[in-house]
Amino acid sequence: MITGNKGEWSEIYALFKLLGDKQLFLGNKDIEKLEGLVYPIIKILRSENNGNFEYSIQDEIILISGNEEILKIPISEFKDKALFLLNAIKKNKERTFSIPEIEDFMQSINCFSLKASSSAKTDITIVVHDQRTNQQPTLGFSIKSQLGSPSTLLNAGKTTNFIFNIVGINLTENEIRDINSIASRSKIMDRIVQIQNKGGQFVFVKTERKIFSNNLVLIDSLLPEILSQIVFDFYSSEFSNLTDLVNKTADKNPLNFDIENEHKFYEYKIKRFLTDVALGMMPSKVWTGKYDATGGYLIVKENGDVLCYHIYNRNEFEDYLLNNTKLDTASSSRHGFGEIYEENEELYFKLNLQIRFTK
DNA sequence: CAAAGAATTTTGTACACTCG
DNA sequence: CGAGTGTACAAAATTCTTTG
Repeated sequence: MITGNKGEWSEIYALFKLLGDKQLFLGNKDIEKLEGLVYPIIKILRSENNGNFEYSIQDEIILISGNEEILKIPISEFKDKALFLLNAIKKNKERTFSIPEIEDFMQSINCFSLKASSSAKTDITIVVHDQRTNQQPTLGFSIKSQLGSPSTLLNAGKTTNFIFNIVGINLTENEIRDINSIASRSKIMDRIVQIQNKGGQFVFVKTERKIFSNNLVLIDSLLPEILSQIVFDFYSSEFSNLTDLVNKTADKNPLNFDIENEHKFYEYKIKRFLTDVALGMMPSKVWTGKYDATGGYLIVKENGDVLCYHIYNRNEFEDYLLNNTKLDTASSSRHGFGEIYEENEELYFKLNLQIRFTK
């Protein structure tokens, strides 16, 4: 019995759907088809735990090779199964579930597991034909499904805490305890307001972990500062979308860039950051700047369309990332942030960065 | 003492509950 | 309903333990 969650089933769905469509559509910043630009698919590569398999498209037939024999399956079969699978995924309510009706077909085309083997980072690799350049690039993708709940782009952890120094006031033990025990709906926000009301100001010191901050500096030497501004704004304003937060920060221009000629410093740097996160940067691992084999995302939309974003089309990819992400508040108890604490006679406060896709 | 395997901890993801 | 929050489950990483 093969079981998986919506995201995992979506990977198989994407494979079927793409083979059925025979072409790959590009997405724009609003997750709609970018008209007038499609890539005909030449073949799709998928690694299973018992080897790699190739699905190449020849007219109305899919040729499956990998082990000794070569299988031929009509395209229409993939179309049918894709449709069935989409409905099955959509109507399911369980956390993990199986779809027995589709298992025989999966076996017959050499799909034995849902997740492509864990050693391979790419979920799926596609060779397309690019009419503009007359080349046949091989593109790796990881698959993001909108059939389940929105996933995170950057996960929270102790690693993604930003440490602020509270200056301008000295709070008594009692005051600290009172503020830390604020337990309202938006407790982090309310604690910040309280501190500010008493005259405290927040000055960014550093990120909690050195590796994260060095990774950021590698991308852009001012990123820790810029992100600290954005994180602080998130916790002290009603904005959460990255676009809004970046615009707000750009207006305030806390780093005093020369904005006379309207250079979009903040937007550019944040896009860089998002791209690196999307393509392999992890807060807890030393980042070399080398993108992993997945050069982009395939998005499985609610209506079943599959759109692609790839570093190969950098501008669309960046716009998509900036326009479809927001900050959100992770569990403060789990990651240890949002409380005033004292160290060397000084007061500090941690805020956490987590980035999630909007839906 | 190194390699392999087992156990434990950490990190990543999905989702359900709650409250305005 | 949607944002905020905690938590369940899963995978990965790390540490500990055993064995040849």
